[in-house]
Amino acid sequence: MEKPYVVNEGNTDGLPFVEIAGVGNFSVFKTFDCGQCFRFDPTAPRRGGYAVSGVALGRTVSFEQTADGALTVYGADARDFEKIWLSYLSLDTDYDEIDRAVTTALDPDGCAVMRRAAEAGRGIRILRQDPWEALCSFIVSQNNNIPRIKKIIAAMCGAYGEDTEDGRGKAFPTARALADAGEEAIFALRTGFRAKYITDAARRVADGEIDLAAVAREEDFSLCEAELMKIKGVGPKVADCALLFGFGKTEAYPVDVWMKKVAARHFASGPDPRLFGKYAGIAQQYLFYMERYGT
DNA sequence: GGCCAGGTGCGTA
DNA sequence: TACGCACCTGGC
Repeated sequence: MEKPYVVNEGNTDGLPFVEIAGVGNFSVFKTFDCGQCFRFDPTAPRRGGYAVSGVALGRTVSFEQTADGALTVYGADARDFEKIWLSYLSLDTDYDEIDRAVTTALDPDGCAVMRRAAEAGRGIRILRQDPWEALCSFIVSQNNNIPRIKKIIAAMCGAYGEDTEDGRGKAFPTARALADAGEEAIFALRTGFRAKYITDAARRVADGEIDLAAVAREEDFSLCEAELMKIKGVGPKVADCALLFGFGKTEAYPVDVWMKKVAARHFASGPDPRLFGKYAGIAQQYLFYMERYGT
């Protein structure tokens, strides 16, 4: 795999940017469209192509990609890219190798369904999001649709998030901030019946009753799940999404209605996620993307 | 106006 | 253990 590297950095209207070369098997569109994060929206690209802007890891940032695949990150210099965004975007991981593993995991000769899924989802990278943000966001996601999930999270950030460093946006609120706000205030953000779940999670995390950093370090995946599922409103789906998108646990395999459709339509039984091993979550994203967004 | 949305907790067999 | 159902809300 060719490692992404900075070819140019500069400044436009006081906004720093970096241009990156060597980014293959990466799609900004698919990565931010596949439902793994809720704080980015499409914006007008500065140089054509496709762009998203949002807040992650407490910073405002835009990712822009032209048709030839070239990536520009706005709101970052070369150092920020190497220290923060390279890892956040999982560009330090060899997805060509993962794709090969995923397409042959179920059948050494290659599984037709997995080949199709890997093709449909090609370019998706599992983001390395903040653990608390991922956990809280997927609690909000239950029995909910993406536009409203985004709306609720934006309201939470607006009300309880700190300003980002450049003052252009709001960071995701800390667990402490949400715990202190209290259930009534969280309910007032139109979170509905999830208000008590969010509050329960915030309180346990803020009090250190649940140590998210320890969960991230824990090697035994079922222990990670069990720990998160101590929180009211966190079942297997929410726990697996949080672990996959916020804790770097790529063996997590969240099963939702779409994955049930995939299983029913394309597999006589299973697929057994254990066969994908450490890459189950990436296989899941490919299958999900194929079923949810077609092709 | 009823149904649904990337689930979960709880009550009932 | 294994179902079935309610659940806040906004959009169609």
